[in-house]
Amino acid sequence: MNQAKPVTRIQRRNRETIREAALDVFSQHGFRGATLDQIAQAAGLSKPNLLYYFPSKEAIHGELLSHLMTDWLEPLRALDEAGDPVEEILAYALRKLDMAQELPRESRLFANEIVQGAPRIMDMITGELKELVDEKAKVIRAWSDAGRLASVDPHHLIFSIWATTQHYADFDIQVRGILQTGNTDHFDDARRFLTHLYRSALTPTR
Amino acid sequence: MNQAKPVTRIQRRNRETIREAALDVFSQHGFRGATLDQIAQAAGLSKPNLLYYFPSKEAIHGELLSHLMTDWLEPLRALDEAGDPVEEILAYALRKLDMAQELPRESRLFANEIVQGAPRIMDMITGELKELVDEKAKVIRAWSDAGRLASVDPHHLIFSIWATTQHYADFDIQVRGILQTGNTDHFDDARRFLTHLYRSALTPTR
DNA sequence: GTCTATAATCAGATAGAC
DNA sequence: GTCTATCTGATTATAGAC
Repeated sequence: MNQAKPVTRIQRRNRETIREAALDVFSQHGFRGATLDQIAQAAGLSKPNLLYYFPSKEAIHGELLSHLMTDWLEPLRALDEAGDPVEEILAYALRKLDMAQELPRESRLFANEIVQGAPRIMDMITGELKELVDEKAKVIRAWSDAGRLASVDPHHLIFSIWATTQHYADFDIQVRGILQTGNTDHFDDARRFLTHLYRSALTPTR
Repeated sequence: MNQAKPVTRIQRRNRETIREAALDVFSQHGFRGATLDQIAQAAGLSKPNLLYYFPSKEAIHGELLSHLMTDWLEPLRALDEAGDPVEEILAYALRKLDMAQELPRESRLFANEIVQGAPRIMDMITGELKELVDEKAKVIRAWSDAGRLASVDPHHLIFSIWATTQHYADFDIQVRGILQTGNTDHFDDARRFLTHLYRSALTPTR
């Protein structure tokens, strides 16, 4: 069995090294803009060796995308019908902001894919993602109907949370260029701003 | 003089045809993903003829980007210190949303560039754009200090307006995939949502 | 001004030695 | 498992006829 599938430590480590390098390169240049030469160099391997571990450029990219999805949807999945409406949505937004700060490459990998028409993940969007969003939209609408949340369009609320949080990863270079902050201080300001924005808009008025 | 620079009607028309075609292709595939073949076909010209009007692929792309900037900053320039604070910012956000609806290709061209690290427009961001944003941020801060606007971080307010509006152009494929609306009905819902969001967050409480 | 043909380069993938 | 060398196709750009 070990002979048939000799998944050694070295193999695991090399595949992981390649994934790391590929995430760097794909997230910065997009699928078409990335080259195997760049990925090989970032991984410290030769180009043919890359293709010993993965059958093709597309295979590396595809693996990154599918691995991404699980983590990516987790915060929305965590939105709890039993919790306090305003606090649940606020926690969701701040969790997404944390992810933009901690996993900016993953966000950009996704953004590159969507901006260019989602050629490789359209199924996931109209399937798994839509299903989850529609389910949570119902929860939000029920909260509004019960007067526990201001009346807002649930889908557009979710879109706005995605937009405002992922912006700090996807448009990071622009944010830094304008704020001129070398490090990541501005995430604290972003947290404060988004907290105010969504608390104001979501707290029921009566 | 006409001999030296014979900018005929045909020349103008062809250059414009090429810009149109290039905007289609670049905005959908990014700089690296776009090919001259695609642009030539979209323009109904041969590839060498394309390069008769523009010296290189990069020249076409560069012209699109620089043309874009003027229009792109106009709405923020229009933010009027003399107007009503909440209404001015609301009008700005809705104007940006209109642009996302009417000029989605321009938005995606810009998004592609920024997500990939703004290799060709970093100067503009740290220069012209930062200058304008800082200027308007001062106006917004003054409004807050005068108690005519809720106290918010002006820069992050502007970022959030960019994010929430451009999202409908840049992530259009995802928005449609989730809402399953064939046409553009959802922009009316977006307008209502953003109006509520920013009116709630910006109206001073006392 | 526009085209066909082609040069020059780059990038994904494979062959085969070690 | 890893490498050097190489194949193949795609892509930017140019040459030169018309």
